[in-house]
Amino acid sequence: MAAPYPPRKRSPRPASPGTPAQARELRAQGRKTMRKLLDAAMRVFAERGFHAARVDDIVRAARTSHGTFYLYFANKEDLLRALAVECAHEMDALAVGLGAVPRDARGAAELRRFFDGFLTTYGRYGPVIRAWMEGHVADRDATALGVRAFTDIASALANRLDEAGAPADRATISALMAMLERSAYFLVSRQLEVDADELLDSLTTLVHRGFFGASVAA
Amino acid sequence: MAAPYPPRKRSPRPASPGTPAQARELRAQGRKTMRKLLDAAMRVFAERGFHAARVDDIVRAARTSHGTFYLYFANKEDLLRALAVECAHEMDALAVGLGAVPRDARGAAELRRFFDGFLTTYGRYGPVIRAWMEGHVADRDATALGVRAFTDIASALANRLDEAGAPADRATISALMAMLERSAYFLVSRQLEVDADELLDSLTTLVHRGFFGASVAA
Amino acid sequence: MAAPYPPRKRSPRPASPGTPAQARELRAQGRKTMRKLLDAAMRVFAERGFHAARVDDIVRAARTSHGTFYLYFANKEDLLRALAVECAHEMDALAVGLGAVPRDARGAAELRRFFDGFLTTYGRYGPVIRAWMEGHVADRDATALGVRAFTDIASALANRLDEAGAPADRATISALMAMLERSAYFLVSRQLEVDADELLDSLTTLVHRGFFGASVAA
Amino acid sequence: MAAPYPPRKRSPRPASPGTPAQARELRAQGRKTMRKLLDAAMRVFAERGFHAARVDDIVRAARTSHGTFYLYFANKEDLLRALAVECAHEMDALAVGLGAVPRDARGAAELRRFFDGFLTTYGRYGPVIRAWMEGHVADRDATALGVRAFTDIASALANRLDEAGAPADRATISALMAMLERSAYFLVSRQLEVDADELLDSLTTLVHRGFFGASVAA
DNA sequence: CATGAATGAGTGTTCATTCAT
DNA sequence: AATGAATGAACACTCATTCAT
Repeated sequence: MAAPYPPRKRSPRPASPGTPAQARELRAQGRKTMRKLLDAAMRVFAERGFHAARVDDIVRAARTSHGTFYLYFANKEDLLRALAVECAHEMDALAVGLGAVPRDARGAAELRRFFDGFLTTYGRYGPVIRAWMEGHVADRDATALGVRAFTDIASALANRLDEAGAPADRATISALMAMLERSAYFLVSRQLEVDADELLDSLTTLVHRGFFGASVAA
Repeated sequence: MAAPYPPRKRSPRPASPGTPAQARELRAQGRKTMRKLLDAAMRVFAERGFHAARVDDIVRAARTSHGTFYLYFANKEDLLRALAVECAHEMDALAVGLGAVPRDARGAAELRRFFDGFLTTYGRYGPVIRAWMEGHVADRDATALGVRAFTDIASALANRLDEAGAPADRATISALMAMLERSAYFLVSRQLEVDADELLDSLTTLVHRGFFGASVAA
Repeated sequence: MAAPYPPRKRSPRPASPGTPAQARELRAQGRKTMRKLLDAAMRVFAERGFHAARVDDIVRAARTSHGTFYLYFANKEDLLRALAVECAHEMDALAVGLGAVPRDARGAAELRRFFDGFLTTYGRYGPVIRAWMEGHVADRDATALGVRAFTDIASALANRLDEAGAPADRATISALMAMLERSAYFLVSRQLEVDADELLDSLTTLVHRGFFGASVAA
Repeated sequence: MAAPYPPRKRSPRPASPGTPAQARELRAQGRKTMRKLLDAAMRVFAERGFHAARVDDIVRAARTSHGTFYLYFANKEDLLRALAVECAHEMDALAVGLGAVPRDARGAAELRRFFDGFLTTYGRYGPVIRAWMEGHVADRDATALGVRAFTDIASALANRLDEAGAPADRATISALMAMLERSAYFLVSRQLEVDADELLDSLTTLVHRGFFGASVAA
């Protein structure tokens, strides 16, 4: 089969004829349709990934039409951006909710709770997160949003590390986020056959001990 | 696809031009051209990622023609498989080269050396590794190869952990590999602006302490 | 295909645009476009033959776009199948309409009428008939349809032969069909510069006498 | 797939740089190689048909190389022409060998012998005959050769018909040739599962009686 | 608001033909 | 004479996006 790929860059159409996106005020039905599309998109992205997902897949999953899609989103990236916003909100909430992480059992519990939340959110928004992390998304704004979502979490962790007297330099935080994100991915992608609870336990222990410096006893 | 000429549907072609790459015996010139294509592909994949990379990009980077590409590879995925084989070899070598990791400074040194090697290899083959890790590669063989490459490293680390009396359960190894892979990615993607040396130091310390249980003093 | 976009390899698409033609419910406009394509295809096939015909030729003849073609047909062969179905229907009708062929003048008249119908239908669907007869069509279904269309005619003739007490063995029927089909082809291809009426007369006489055993006087 | 088809017409290359064809004087080895190619081509044409046959198939079947092919033939059509010449010779011989066809048993025997020869030759050169009969061969010369081969046979039959006092008008001859050619095709293509001997018998009887006017008793 | 149909640029792939060795 | 390698024009096919109803 030869078929064209996600084109490098479509010939730039006049832009904005419909100016569909989120700007417009939406009534009840409109909101509902938009929601349907967003949810469908998440499901499709989860299954095929952002790049491989076709507008047609999303539209079909949402049981609506192509025309309707472009009534709500300027294009596929616009939809990604919308999802990125939602994701950033959830990450924010997560970041805000991270309490102090003392070196004792309560610290471990707090970490575990936090990681649990992260894994859950990742389960929903993973494809979105990965889409911008791959850096091949053209839209600057979407990328920025993604980075901020990530950064929020990182900052929160950095603060708690700092507070606990543990090193919180850029490289350390980076390694921590790396472990977190990719572990979550391994989990949802089922590639390495890890159990969620075991992973949660391991992450908690490893981070508590390795990053926050909790003693082995804890 | 879609491919132009009427696909041969009846009798399956015996093989030869068309049944491209690795099977055929290649002479000096052929080997050279194939190498040119593989190298060009790595550069292009690094820049655009596997999915976004067009055969045309590769061909242009290799300063050769479209037709020549298909003289050596059945398609883009076939080329990916070839690169995956190379990558698996390097990973193997890396895995084999990992010595004991005692809890003292020599252990840290060994880890650092190993991570350094990993980062270097990742710098070359990262796009290949990510391609199969995204799981959107159709070819079972290519995926299997990728997984094996990864597993080799993981096993080597697991053995050393076990040997050092540290926990080496599936979840732990998974988390370690997660940190390793994604840190390497952050580094090469330059998204988080981390310095290679700092990252290397952090990884070494974190793993030595957090996974191998080295005391803070070490 | 060669088809541009990365072929969907994983989950088989549910169907809809992409799973084109006949399945989907079509509205008035859709039916019209499909008809336009079918008609255009017949013209193009007639001019260049099935193999040499390019989708582009068909699309241009139908004054529509490449994309539209694939909205209605999976590929060129799928379109051929659609035409084969139509052709089979006409052949069926023809076969059903063949009355008794007595050895007198009325028998000759009936044969002539029948051959006239066959030549007309062949004029329309000849390229389709030849496409499957050449046996180089991959699609089993299309071939089957073609064979059935042919067989229908052959059976009808066999029945009338039998009824008239003339031999109706496989080889005889085969020779009769051979003469019929190829004569029709010679006529439409204008290669041998035969006149339609003369041919019709000759066929009638030859078959009536040679196959049905009518005496020379008749 | 998408792959290009037998291109409508390649960009006309300067023409004749090699002037490969038959003109050149060939030594023993040269003749042998050329023969190998011609034979291989016939096999490949028989299997895939002329259009679908690729130069690569022929070259592989002949156990030689692309370069060699173009040392002996200007292109694929040039080779077809060479085969057409051979075919025309055989047809000529056949035509010349057709003796009188009286209305008695000796006439039937002569016809049978002749048809047998035709079927044999058709078995060898059928693909060539069909290639030019389809009329989609660009080369005028090749087509002319084919037509002549056919015409030779037709004339011989016409003469014998005339001699026997049977009608030998253009349309009748056309119908006769139609039956002959297509019956031969049905036989070699194995599409209608006819037995060679039965077919030969039927053809003989039908032609003797239907065209030459032999009485049923004969 | 919603929809089905139309569009065409963009891409993978094939294969006839040429060329350097 | 022979060969393996290279080339690139030609074509099938996909899918993001627009539009008429």
